[in-house]
Amino acid sequence: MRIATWNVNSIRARVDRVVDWLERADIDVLLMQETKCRDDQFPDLPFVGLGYEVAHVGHSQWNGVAVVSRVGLADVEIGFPGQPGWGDPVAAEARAIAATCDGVRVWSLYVPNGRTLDDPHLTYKLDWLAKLREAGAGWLADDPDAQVLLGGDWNVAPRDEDVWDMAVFATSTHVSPPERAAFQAVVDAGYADVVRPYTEGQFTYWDYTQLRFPRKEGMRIDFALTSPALARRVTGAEIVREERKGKGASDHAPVVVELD
DNA sequence: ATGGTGGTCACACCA
Repeated sequence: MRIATWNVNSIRARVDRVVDWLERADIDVLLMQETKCRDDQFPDLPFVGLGYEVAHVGHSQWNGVAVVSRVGLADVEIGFPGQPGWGDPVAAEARAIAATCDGVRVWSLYVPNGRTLDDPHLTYKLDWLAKLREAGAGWLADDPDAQVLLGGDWNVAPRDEDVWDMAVFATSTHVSPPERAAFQAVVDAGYADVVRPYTEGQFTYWDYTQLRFPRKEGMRIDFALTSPALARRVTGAEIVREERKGKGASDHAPVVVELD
């Protein structure tokens, strides 16, 4: 089974590219982030036409996450238990959706960006990750053999080598100690980054500005973390840099996990 | 040397 996660940065602007890649790359389950549309605007038909079932949550032009699967899609869950909200009035944003696909509990996650180090949005981000860790620890406490995949755009670069130049990020989000600690806490709860061992030195995201992609100035911020039982099934992984190329590309590349 | 969205046709917001 092949599971992928991809921040598509608007599914309506990108649907042709996404379904074309799904078919070429032989993907069974795709987790998408930043669909940037409401549920009634999501383009189901191209996916259904290829034999995929679709689960999506989107409340506005912001955020939006989806799971599409051709190996079953059951027990869809919008948001994780304890997921913090944002806004006035405070409400859960469309940043987490889960489904069970061929026995694997997959979560498509879009972690808040944080914006700047002194912004309330950073506090929201840290709280969001802390609550995700708490929920994730709970799933493993309930069932140590659970097959869980936490995939998505984490908006954290856990290591210095996950950005092209640490000096540029001296006062930025994504690399700060609290953000890295919040990410590591999820790992310590039992969720391993199964992609990094197969993709050393690679990035998953390149800003549209400043010719970042041709200059190879990217970041590794998209991750698939798996529970211990699922980690034992992983036979490979890749970051598909090709999909960042050309006109009409998302600023993120897809990340693929291969399971036996 | 950015791109997507919405509301309006010039800009604000988010990334």
